[in-house]
Amino acid sequence: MTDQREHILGCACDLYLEAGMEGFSMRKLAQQVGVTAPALYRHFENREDLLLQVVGEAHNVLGSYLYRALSASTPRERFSAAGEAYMEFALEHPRYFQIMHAFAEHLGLSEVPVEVEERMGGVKRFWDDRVRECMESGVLRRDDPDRVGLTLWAHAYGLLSLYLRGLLDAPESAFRELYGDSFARILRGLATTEYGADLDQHLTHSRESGPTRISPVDGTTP
Amino acid sequence: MTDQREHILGCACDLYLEAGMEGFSMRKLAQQVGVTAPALYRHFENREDLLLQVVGEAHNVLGSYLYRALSASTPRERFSAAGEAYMEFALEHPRYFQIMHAFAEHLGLSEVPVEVEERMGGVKRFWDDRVRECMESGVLRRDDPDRVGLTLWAHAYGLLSLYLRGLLDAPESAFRELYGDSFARILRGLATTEYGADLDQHLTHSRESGPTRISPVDGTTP
DNA sequence: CGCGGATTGTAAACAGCGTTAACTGTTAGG
DNA sequence: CCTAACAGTTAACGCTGTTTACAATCCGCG
Repeated sequence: MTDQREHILGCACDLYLEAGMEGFSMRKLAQQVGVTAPALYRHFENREDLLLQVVGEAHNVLGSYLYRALSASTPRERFSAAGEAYMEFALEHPRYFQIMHAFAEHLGLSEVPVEVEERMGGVKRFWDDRVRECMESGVLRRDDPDRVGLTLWAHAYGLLSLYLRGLLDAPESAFRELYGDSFARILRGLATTEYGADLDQHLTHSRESGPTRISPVDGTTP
Repeated sequence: MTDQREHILGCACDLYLEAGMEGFSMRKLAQQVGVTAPALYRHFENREDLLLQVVGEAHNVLGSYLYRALSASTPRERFSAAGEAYMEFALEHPRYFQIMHAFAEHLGLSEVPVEVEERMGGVKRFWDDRVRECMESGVLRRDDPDRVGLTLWAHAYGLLSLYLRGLLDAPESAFRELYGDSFARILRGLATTEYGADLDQHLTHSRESGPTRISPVDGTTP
């Protein structure tokens, strides 16, 4: 039934992973599958639809990486493991990382389809959960987990993106260290203590007008 | 002489800005210029070369935004202004932001050309300068400006990227606030004071010893 | 002035692309 | 047994980047 469909999808992933977006064409894919190009349209609406399924597969692989992080025993370790899992995924499957974060038009779409948006929402929620439990266990300051999660996600994504693009002329081992360091710096804070106090005021002030929780000074220790 | 060349380049920027990468073709560009497609090859080696020049123009525009930040009078204000300028550029010229941060293969290249890498290096150096003077004037903790600059750049780039991709379902005004907030959070630090102290040790330690992990020490405070 | 050479355009063509239309063979069901 | 669905084919359309061969214009030099 959908056996051939899955076979095609598998070949599509392979072809994309080895040839990239540039070398991906319906004709080449068909050849790899062992049919002619128009046959693909019996199983997929068009190229865009097909690539979207590949994005879905990329999300599945990322999911398997993140899921492993849950086996750590403390919130703090799960938090670390999640950060490392995200990095590991990006370094081991750069093409998947790339395609799932690609701008919509890269895939020939005008808008990000709901399916992808929802999957991304899942990644975000995973982060938020790690953040939340770290706040509850006194590792992270009490704050809006959603916003803090976003800050962390953006940082991780940005760093990995810059590295994969070859803009950081560091070997992988050096980057791995740099990634951890950068995370630690963010957690600890970059400002001096005096300036940090200023920022504290700013952040708590802006929180009062918004729909989010108020962060106390320090009520973390159990 | 190179008059026509510049005219073509101008049209190329216009065409890209209104049609995007998807709607950009040599034939359309030629039509807009008022010649036939092969004529373009008298002035540019190929499509890739031409798009690279567009990337160059994008860098020029970003440069003009960043440069304005230098007119602020204190390091701290210049730092803020730089962060805002980067955001302003991304929000006002999302296509330029996109193309200058695009993965190489997006443009049909196998590697990031030196020219682009150097331009990116310029952006990075601008950031580093802002960071350095903030360290010297006691706004930021004394640390490796290069690394701190990277952390901040990655965060800003990541956040803007996620927003422009439509993954943050916030209107622009909300995003602007979110962007500033996220910056403030990073500067102040996300960890509790106790955990922050741990990270302090980790960071100063790692400066002397080898590769590290995200979470340095066990012994979680429940 | 006239003549070569460089410069800048043209039309025609090639290979490849996504996609569609029309057609063929195979298979399952009433 | 005939029909309908299914899964493949070939041929074609209009698009793409790019190359080739050819024509026109302009500029400096003898």
